[in-house]
Amino acid sequence: MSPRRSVAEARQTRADILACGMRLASVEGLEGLTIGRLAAELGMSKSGVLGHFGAKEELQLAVIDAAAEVFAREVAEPAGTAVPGLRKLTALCAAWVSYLERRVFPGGCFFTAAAAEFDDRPGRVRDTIAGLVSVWDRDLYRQVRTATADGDLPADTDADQLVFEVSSVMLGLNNALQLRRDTTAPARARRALGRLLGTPVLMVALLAALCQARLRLG
Amino acid sequence: MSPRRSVAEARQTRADILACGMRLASVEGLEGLTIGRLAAELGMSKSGVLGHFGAKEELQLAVIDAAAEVFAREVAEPAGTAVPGLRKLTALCAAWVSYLERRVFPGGCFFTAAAAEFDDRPGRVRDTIAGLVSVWDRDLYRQVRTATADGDLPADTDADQLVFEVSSVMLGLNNALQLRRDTTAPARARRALGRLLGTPVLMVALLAALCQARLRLG
DNA sequence: CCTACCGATCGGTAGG
DNA sequence: CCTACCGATCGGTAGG
Repeated sequence: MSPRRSVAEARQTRADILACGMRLASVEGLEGLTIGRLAAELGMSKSGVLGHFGAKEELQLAVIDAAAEVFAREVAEPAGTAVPGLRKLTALCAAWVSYLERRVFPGGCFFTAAAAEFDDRPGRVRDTIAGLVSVWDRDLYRQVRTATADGDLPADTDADQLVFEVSSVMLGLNNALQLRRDTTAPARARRALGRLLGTPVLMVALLAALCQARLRLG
Repeated sequence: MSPRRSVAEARQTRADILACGMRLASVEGLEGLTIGRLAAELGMSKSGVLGHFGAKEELQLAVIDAAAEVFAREVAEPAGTAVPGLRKLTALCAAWVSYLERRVFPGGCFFTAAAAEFDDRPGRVRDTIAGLVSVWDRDLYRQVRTATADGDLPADTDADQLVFEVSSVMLGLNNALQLRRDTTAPARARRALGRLLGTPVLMVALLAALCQARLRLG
């Protein structure tokens, strides 16, 4: 309420702005995330919001960072305990499907939307999104290579090809959920992934259920 | 130059606006397609542009319609001569990959971008996009069913599943081309599609090349 | 973190 | 199809 606040209070305000910003941006886009709308939703003044970031682009980058932390918590972390290789690859895919199915962001996958919006606009926003996506792709790639070395995937597996196909399924799932509101899509995605990874569909579904349960409990 | 123009001139102006609007919207999005920017690019006044449509939403719908005609010309028409069933399905996929590879729209697939932008915003724009996508999906579905009845696809083929996976590959290809500027992606997409349709990769690539040649000639 | 501004641009209208 | 407007909103700044 007062102009002078403690460091802890300011940090909390910043976290509130980012939480609201992620929700807004996932629905309206990173450009549609305007300072005025954010301020109205938070009951703050525009300059109060902007003061935490200095400029809109910095706000956008901070929101992207916050969304990346959410994605890491929802996908990488649940799969973090799995053994590297096919097990971890399968766990990552299951957690990813679950993240999309549960609509962690109201507008669907934050990064798919952000990538589609900024893939034609050079700049720091585009570079940051592309960088994050490539880090996640590289992690998938590593697991595929390990699984191949372990003999859990065919020896002639083209790792880049498999990563491309797995990513495509995730994009297809997000699209079907968001545009067509197709609730059968998660099952289709699991089936497609099960075939790509040579894993029985039931195992993928089971792993997804386990991930959800773990998130609910812990 | 003058306020009074013939009907033919007015129609040409409208076509010019739509052509420019498709380019702009594929890069900046359907919301970033502003009347002022369009007017500046065309050397017209804002009210001169708006007069052809009445309101921004009508302009957006007209641009979507124009883009749908382009898509039909680029994908459905080249595959129009193929025999229904697996042949036509393969031809549709090949033309679709070619349409993405040639970057018919500077911002990548017009409808993937539009769907990602509007999938959370209820209204006529969203409904129109979803309707067009579902028409194209239904065409794919029909070809899969025919191919299955012909014995060109396994008898237990789940048509909805196959359409989901084919669409996913297209989304993956668009994403790889636009965000990662990955020029190897069309080959990966053809390979994935070849496996999904049980068609040798070379045949898909060949059909794509034929489609391109036909477009250049005719 | 606020009030009080700024110039620019938005979609749209009036009138010719 | 133009000029000349309108109120609303944009990102951002000054000053406290």
